[in-house]
Amino acid sequence: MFQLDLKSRKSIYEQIVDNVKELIMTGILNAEDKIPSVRELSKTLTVNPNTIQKAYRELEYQGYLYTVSGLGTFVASPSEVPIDEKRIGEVKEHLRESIKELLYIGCSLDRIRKILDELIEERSDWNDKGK
Amino acid sequence: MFQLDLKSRKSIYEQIVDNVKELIMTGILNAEDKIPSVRELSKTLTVNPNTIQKAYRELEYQGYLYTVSGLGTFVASPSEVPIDEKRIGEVKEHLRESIKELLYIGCSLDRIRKILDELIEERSDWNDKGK
Amino acid sequence: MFQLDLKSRKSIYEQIVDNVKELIMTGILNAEDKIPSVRELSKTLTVNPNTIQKAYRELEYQGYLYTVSGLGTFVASPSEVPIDEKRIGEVKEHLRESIKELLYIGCSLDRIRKILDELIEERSDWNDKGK
Amino acid sequence: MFQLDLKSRKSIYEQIVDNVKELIMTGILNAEDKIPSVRELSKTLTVNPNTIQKAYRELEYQGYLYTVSGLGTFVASPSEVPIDEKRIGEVKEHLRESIKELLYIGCSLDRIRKILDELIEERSDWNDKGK
DNA sequence: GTGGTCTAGACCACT
DNA sequence: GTGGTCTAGACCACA
Repeated sequence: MFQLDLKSRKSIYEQIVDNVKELIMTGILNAEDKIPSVRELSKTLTVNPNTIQKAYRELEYQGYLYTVSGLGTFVASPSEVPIDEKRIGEVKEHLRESIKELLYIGCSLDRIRKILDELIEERSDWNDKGK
Repeated sequence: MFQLDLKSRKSIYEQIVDNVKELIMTGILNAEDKIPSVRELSKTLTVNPNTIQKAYRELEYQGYLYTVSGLGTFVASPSEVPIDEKRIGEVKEHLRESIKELLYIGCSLDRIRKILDELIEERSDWNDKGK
Repeated sequence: MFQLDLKSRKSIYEQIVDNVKELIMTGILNAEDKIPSVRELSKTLTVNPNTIQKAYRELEYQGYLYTVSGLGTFVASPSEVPIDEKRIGEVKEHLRESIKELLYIGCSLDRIRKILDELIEERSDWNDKGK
Repeated sequence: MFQLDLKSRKSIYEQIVDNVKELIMTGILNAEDKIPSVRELSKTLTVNPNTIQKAYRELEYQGYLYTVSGLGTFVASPSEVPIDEKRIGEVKEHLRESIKELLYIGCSLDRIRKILDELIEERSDWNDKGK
């Protein structure tokens, strides 16, 4: 499914969250798919079940998964729920941090603008082609 | 000089590092400027001196500051901080991820554009005031 | 007969219990009506028979159903299920807590009134259709 | 601070969440107050620190607390953040459950309406008197 | 001292 | 089998 980087400063559960999110957003995992059970993934990644569960819980909170106790954990359908303004605020905060980071590194505001335009461009291309 | 946000998940020392970097990048602090002593800043921010010291050490290590024993801590010349293209690539990747996530949550591209413009605007306001 | 919501945190057997209770309370199922056999309901809901059986057992225990070996399971007479004033008090306390929480989150009393009206409306629609 | 009921079906961490929420909503704990550290509360309640942390985390997610790593956990100011629609949806679900419960018990819709009116009345009295 | 993460291993209810 | 909760005890970074 994916691999962990033990050297990373990211915590293990955070890596799992990001990886699963990635698999869902890229369409490798689809709505209603069953994902590996806590114990199963725990074995394949040789990570403690509690750590896996923590990651799954976080993903559930963020709306990517849902759980049926006794049956397993499944991929949720995207935004069947009204847009989550709180979550948007959180992601916006991430973006703000990254932009600050670019400034620290020494990027000019113009260069940052260019980078952001590029990224937006990427997605609109993607949308035009993909859908 | 700047303010800390205790509610942020960022650690205090990290916030100090980022804020000082920002003051330097935006030209509010210039090469050879003397910055407040550990004790002084510790008082104005009501933060443990050890925390300030840790931040200064980190800034020194990253090449933004230098210390002259008995005289104080000073801002280094910017030339000593070359632009790190690799790091830019990494941050760009973060930005890409966040944008992907906003799309997945259900934000339209237009709304994302608006959010990014807002964030850029924040920074240029800052710069205008600062200079 | 009714539908299950797998995404709910309620366990499946609990949902079945609640749904059957509801069908009885709203008069869709009447005293002495025969309800589907464990196997039958198991198929229509695509749920493990053990789960259905557990739900039926619980309903029997609470006095809503009774079983005649070899014939099937039937709805009990409502008189056998006296109103539990103590329980009403408990649920009222839950409602009070939830309302308090909505106020704390920042809902106006008017908005809360609207929400409650909506919920009541849901039930009376249900009853009108059912009877 | 409060006591746990080990006989309750509610899990320990859930009881802690509810109790702390109650202390905040009734104004016994006020914004910016420091609450007992994880280890401290762990000792006074003779409960594992992990369990306390889980409760605090949940409260943070719901917006009642915020955390400064290395300093402690504090009571957040109410709704300095835009109204959390997701959370409202969750509480609404609780209300829906309670209303269903009343139906199961045998309350008529009219009686339920009366109960809800009573509860709303309580709060508007409270608001008139209190503020 | 504070919170944050992780492990190992146990018990429970539900499917 | 599944997830959910809890304990005991360890290590880390930060203040």
